[in-house]
Amino acid sequence: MGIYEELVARGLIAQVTNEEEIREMVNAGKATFYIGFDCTADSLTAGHFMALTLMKRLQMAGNKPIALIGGGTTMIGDPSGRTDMRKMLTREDIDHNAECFRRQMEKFIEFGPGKAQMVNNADWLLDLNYVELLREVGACFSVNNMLRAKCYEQRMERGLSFFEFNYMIMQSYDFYYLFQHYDCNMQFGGDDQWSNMLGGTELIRKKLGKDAHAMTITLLTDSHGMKMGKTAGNAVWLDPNKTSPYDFYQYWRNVDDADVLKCIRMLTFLPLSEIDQMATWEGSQLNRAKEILAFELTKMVHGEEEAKKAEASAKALFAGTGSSENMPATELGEADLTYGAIDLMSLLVKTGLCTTRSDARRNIQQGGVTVDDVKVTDIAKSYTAEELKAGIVLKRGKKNFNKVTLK
RNA sequence: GGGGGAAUUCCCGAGUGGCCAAAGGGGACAGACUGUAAAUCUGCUGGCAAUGCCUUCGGUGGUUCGAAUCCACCUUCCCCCA
Repeated sequence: MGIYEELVARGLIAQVTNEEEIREMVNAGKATFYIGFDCTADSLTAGHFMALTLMKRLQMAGNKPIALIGGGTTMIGDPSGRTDMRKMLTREDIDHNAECFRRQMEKFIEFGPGKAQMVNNADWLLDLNYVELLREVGACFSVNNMLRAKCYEQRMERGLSFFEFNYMIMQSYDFYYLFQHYDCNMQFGGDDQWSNMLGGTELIRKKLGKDAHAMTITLLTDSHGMKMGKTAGNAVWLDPNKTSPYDFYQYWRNVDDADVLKCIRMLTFLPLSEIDQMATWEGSQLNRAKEILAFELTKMVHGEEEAKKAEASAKALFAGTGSSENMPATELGEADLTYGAIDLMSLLVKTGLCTTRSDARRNIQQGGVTVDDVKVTDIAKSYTAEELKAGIVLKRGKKNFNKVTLK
């Protein structure tokens, strides 16, 4: 089985420009491909993670990846699939984010001579001359066609500024540029990027009379059709300071039954034969599959040690086996106490288990708070220094824990 | 350039002088049921030193005993005409 067949079997491929040619090229390790990452935040997300694994898979098959950091395109912002305009970022923010991206990617993909390359489109996009650009590539774009592009569909109703409309041209120009200067013959991207990517292959054909390829990755959606990698509208970050390894682990541990196998197939590097075996599991057996998924992904992103810790904490908390030493903890000082004690609501807020005292009150009143495995419904309950010295385990709801100790 | 409309809490969206911390829905959170799942049902959803007080209906001023609601100006967005 070639790498292409494997990608198909894993359900990773959504659309391709020319299946025959791409299969041959990729299987032979002859592709030099790029994936663009716009640096709109200071950390990569679980969504980017899939693109990174894809890069790695193709790299392992002998193909050459180029990670394109969108220092230039981020100045504009991709309107694809969005209902409103992105916030405009400053040059400084973008540079900072690009640097964060670079560091995270390096942990994951091997860069260096003969290996993967990293480029930043700020290097060529920011110095473009408007009139020259219009003459050079603007003439190759049909506004009629662009308006028909799927990626602008949602914006045709709400309004699309000319500024954002140009994003497609910038992305196309990237491909055109990389094709010429880096021998890049293929572009990868999320399926929502398809029209932008075709813009690139079209441009290359028109300007250079050559064929370039494009291939999109299936968007990872859950069984309700929602994009995965988000909790309550917040991204699941790869930066451990923004999403702790434990939370990262929990995110995958808690996916829907219906989504586990899909996630394992698409995101992990486990052999397909092993995955097919898991596909026969049913009901509560799937919990095992979820553990595997969570462990594998945490291992890839945060390392084996962190993954083991996250797994051990989860087991300690949910199955009652193992120790509690790796659970999220908070250490209080004397200054946190008043008259040698602290009330439960304050503890919940200080540990971050609740956002405000009102929130803490609601949780206590609704029976969602447990201290050392005993449900507490008295909102006035407080704890003395003596009790805290030994350490107490706070729990909000079923899945949120924190161990409190006093220094 | 001319004319018309809109901005409400996490999101959608009602509210057009006091009964408004603001209907309804979604989402989130908690409880029951479970398998750390889904579905379902229940509760809950601005904050606080809490039968009260404070902040919030795009922004700034104003009218009024009292403003999300009325007036003026500003900002942003949408629609129609050019």
